[in-house]
Amino acid sequence: MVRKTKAETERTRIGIIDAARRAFHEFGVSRTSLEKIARIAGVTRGAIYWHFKNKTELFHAMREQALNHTSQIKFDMLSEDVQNPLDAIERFLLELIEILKNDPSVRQIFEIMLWRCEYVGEFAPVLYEALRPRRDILSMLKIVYERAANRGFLRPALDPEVMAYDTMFFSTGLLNFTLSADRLLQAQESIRAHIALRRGDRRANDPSGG
Amino acid sequence: MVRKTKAETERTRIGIIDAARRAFHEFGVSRTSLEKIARIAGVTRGAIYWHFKNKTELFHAMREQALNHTSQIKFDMLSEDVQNPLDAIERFLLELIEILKNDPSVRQIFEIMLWRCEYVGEFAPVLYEALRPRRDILSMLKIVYERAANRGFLRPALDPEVMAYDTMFFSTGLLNFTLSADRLLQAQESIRAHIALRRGDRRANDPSGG
DNA sequence: TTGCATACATTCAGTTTTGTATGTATAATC
DNA sequence: GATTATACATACAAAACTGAATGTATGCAA
Repeated sequence: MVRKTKAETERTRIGIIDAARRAFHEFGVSRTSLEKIARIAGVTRGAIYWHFKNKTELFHAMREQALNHTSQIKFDMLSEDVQNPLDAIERFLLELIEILKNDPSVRQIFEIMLWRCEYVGEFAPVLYEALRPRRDILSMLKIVYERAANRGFLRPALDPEVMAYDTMFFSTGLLNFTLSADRLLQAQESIRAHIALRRGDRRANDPSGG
Repeated sequence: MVRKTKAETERTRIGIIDAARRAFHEFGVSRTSLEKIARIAGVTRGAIYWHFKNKTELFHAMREQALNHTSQIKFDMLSEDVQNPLDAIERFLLELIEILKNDPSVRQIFEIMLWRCEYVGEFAPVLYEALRPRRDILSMLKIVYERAANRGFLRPALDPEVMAYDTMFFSTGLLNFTLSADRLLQAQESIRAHIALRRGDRRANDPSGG
């Protein structure tokens, strides 16, 4: 049974990526042999080497899945469909947590990237890539906080850039905590409080902007 | 040249731990063979197996070094030698950054724990241990913020427990950022702004409490 | 100063993993 | 309907790593 149709071939590829994710999550990236991934996927190493050059490329293919899922909500932060830019930030953070809650595979990939991968050797460049979302979020936060300040939604005497850093640190820590402790309610309460801390007088007690 | 004096033996042990730290940092924990550590330390694997049962125990020995350095400043946060508890929190965070700046070996160990170790198999319990400082910091922050609220240093309408979580998330993200981007000045400015955000009227513009 | 435990070095056997090379049935192409 | 490229499975060789077993010179205690 070889030489599948294109649809079957694609299913094999997806199956390998899926098996890799589960294996990486259970055994860690470096301790996961291609043989183990193959067994989980129900194929042999030959199939893996056909679809991917080596374990590193397979890892990258797996990572792209999570990126596709999360890149969209980042850019939603810049949209103008809420009056108060602070609400956009709040919504972004809440959606991030929501994704972790609803999509176990994305969550697994996040956990692999955080605690089951060693960023050395050929994986060293991956760390820079893994930190890219953080850089993106920071620059977007700067824009949105600036906008909030200009419109009087940000509490006076607060510097937009400094607030951007503070919220970026907050989101990193929140992500870590949520993944390790699985306290979704705590996360949501923390997000609302974090944003409320910097709301200006203009509509400090009127969160009906969303 | 075998059967050293006790002093020489101890130096050998320290040398092995030192070599392990450098090797773990450069090659990652799982890719570092005991043979490689031995070569860096200028001994053979025999010496390592004499002092440590296996790589895992050697890893734990290395980790204890960093713990000894950082555990003290945590408890300083509870001391009463500053009037304003918020200043104690600020000082704690600043000291944490200071340690990273001044002690390269501690910094290396932090980087190993964050990005060069896979917490699976016999290393899975290490993750729980690695998260212990975070739990400790959270419970201390709760106490100190509560104290600040009682004494009127915390901005009214801010819940001490929620603030504890916010600052814990902040410190996690700050640590990540400082280790990856090496922006010490940015870190210090962020810390001061983070604390200033929650100072009450009582001495909002009087940071001379330290 | 004899004897023993120490602090390693050296050697060995066994397993695991990787990349590649080769075999092969079949879908696609003409 | 013959040919060809595809999509794997199978087999092989080489390297790396580990744990344990053994060898050994010497500091130290009696």
